[in-house]
Amino acid sequence: MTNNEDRYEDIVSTMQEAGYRLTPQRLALVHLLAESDQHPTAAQLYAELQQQFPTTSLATVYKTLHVLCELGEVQEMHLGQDEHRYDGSDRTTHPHLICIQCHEVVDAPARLSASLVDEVAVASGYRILTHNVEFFGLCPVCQEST
Amino acid sequence: MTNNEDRYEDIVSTMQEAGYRLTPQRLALVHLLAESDQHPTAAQLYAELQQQFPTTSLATVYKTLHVLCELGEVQEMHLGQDEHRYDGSDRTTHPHLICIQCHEVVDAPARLSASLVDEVAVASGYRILTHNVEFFGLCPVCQEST
DNA sequence: TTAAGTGCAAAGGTTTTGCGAAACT
DNA sequence: AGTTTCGCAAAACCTTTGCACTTAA
Repeated sequence: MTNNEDRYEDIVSTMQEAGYRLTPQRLALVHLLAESDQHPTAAQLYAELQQQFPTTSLATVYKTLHVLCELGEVQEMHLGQDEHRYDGSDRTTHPHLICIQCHEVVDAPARLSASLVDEVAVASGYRILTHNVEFFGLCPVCQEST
Repeated sequence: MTNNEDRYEDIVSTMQEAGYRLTPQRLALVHLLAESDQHPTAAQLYAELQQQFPTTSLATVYKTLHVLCELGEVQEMHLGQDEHRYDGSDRTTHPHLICIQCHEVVDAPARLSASLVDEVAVASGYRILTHNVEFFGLCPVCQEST
């Protein structure tokens, strides 16, 4: 498991190699994504960025996020209408746990077995490139407060 | 596996028992959902409904879909920004296969093992209520045309 | 009869686009 | 120096809401 510093460097390298400019705004955004395991929304990232760059805009945040998604460095998660979150903590496909009460999102300690993916591919005729697993439930904190 | 006619009756019964009125618009929408395994969008459902009810509105479609989701008879899928689809073909949780080129969505011939779900629950402390599995790739048709 | 549902139109909220100004390489 | 990128504002888009009319039970 790579640490956050390495993750930051990885993403920056990828951007550079792909010919994208390393502007301060982008570097700050990448830092936020690599550092946090909070799976933030675009609005949350924007709010944090504003502390360093008071004049930055949501448009810039979205543009950079799209670049990172294209490069495969960030996953865009669609948890519902107006609940899009971005996961830059780990390049590899990994399941998420989502609390239906507080909307916390954390990485799940599991992987889908390769054999299951193969089975589905063979049975369906699809060429499977990636997958997405989400577990919905109550986080430990919200279970208490029920 | 229940057939489409049974599925239609099931959903209608659930609505009735829950005290919802069985209007012609609702029955027609339920019919579309039960009959098709196409995982349609709200707009697609609206377009089909208009053939029978030229004055119907998207608002009515959304309202009915929300009722059905609350009752657990329909699953709302969030595949991306402005790519929400509705699955009324099967009450039980089941994975989906999504073609990244033509955006076709079909049910995947597999289930997540209960033991995997249990493992995640124990390891995380979450009380898991449901889950969502999506495989992304190329459908047989789109593989040909590449 | 009457409370729930329909449908129109307008509002709401997130994401995208256009374009002149700024800045990275 | 030349493009990419920024950031503002406006547009676009889907979804939701308000409200008077209609209708299922």
